[in-house]
Amino acid sequence: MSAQSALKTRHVSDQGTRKHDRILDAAEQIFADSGFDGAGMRQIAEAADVAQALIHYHFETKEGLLEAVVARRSNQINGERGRLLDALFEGERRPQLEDIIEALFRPTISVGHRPDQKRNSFTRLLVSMANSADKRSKKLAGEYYDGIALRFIDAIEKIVPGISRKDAVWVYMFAIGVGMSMMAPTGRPGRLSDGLCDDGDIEQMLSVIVPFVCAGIRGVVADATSKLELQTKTGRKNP
Amino acid sequence: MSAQSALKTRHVSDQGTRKHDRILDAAEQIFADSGFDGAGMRQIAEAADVAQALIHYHFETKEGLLEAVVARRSNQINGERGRLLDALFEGERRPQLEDIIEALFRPTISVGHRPDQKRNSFTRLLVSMANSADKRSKKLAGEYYDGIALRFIDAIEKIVPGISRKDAVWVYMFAIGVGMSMMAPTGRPGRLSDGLCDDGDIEQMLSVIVPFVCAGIRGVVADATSKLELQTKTGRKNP
DNA sequence: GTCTATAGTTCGATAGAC
DNA sequence: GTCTATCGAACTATAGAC
Repeated sequence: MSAQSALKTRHVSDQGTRKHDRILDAAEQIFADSGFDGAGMRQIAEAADVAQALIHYHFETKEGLLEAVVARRSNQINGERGRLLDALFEGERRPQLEDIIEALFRPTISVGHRPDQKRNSFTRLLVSMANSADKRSKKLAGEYYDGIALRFIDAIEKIVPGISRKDAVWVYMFAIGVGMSMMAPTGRPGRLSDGLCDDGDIEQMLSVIVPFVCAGIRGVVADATSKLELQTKTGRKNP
Repeated sequence: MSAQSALKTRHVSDQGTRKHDRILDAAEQIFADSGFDGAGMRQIAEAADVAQALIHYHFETKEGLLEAVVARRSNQINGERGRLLDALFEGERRPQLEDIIEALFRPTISVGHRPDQKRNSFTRLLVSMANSADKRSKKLAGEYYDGIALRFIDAIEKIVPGISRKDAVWVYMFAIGVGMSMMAPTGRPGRLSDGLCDDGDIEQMLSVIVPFVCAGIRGVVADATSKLELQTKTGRKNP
């Protein structure tokens, strides 16, 4: 784009694209703070310092704006996740479960991270959408996250000996649930621990979350195996 | 209150209380479906079959209505959680970690459960509020859930040998995070597993979640212990 | 691409009768 | 306690000039 702005006559989209992106930035933050329904187009326009009508020119509707916000970061994040996963499996050594869980969580918090915030806005937006039951959130979750989710489920199935497909899906869901508790900077851990826990410190959280999730996964397998053995011994088919 | 309705002349609040509760029921469901900002007072009034003004008479503002909705069920749920926790510790035998985690989760899904729904409305409302960063949700979470949370953290600390206070708080937060993934009936597990997993089947979910969380907790302790030993051996104070 | 101005709707809340 | 009627503000979206 600096090549284009070198031609003085064509000032195509230097100013223009900046406004387009300013809108996305403002929307990301305000959607994250207030949720979809709580956010106002006027408010977003003011934060982006553009006319309200310009948002509709670029994104048509409020819903279109949300989708653009989600698409932009999701593609960054899930691209990075995919690359990390590929890298883990391309060597001759089998990756550890810990590496896979780390690859699951880290890109979400590192992509677009600004050190002046506890958490990037998009992370907070993701959390507020993730557990929503409305159709809008469901559609976006399916569209942008199901693909990569299946890749991680496959990876878990491949790396964890004896895990069933069903349990692999369950533990993936639980891992995401744990991740959510990390990504929403509610301040609650600090409050409940009299300051011992700091949910602004991502590295501290990751160093506890990864062992928790990995042990949880292995524990589910151990539990299923022991139940299966018990079943076989007693000869019952269904407990 | 049945003592009062026995006096025939005072018909204080039999019809009246029914409308009051119809409003709470309708609000609970609509808040759960649409979130606070997505829900409309008109919509709630219509669902409860009362005039919109009556809601303001009973609860003043929309925010007051939300608080009343939360207060009603939270007191039921956390009362039941407290009783289960007490019962576990009053015998001479020490409870298992599994019992504590079960006491943590089950009341939330069983209180107010109607068999015709996948999940009761309040559970869904809780999920949508739990990870919200807005002040309203923070205030309610602190007011109605911090007390019982501390009791569960204490219980974990007492039952799990070698766990630090800090880790006890972290794993409590993670457990809640996992619980959220169970309580929001998004349909995603079914989609990702081609129907193997059914997030409408609470018992199936609980039978995987409890081992996951308990193993996760024990894994965090094992990890912390091994790091501590490594530290002591190499003589470093901070890694 | 970007703006101003505004149409048309819906919102939360209140006044006042019964 | 419960209703009808309505106020004023905020909302999303669009028309049309530049």
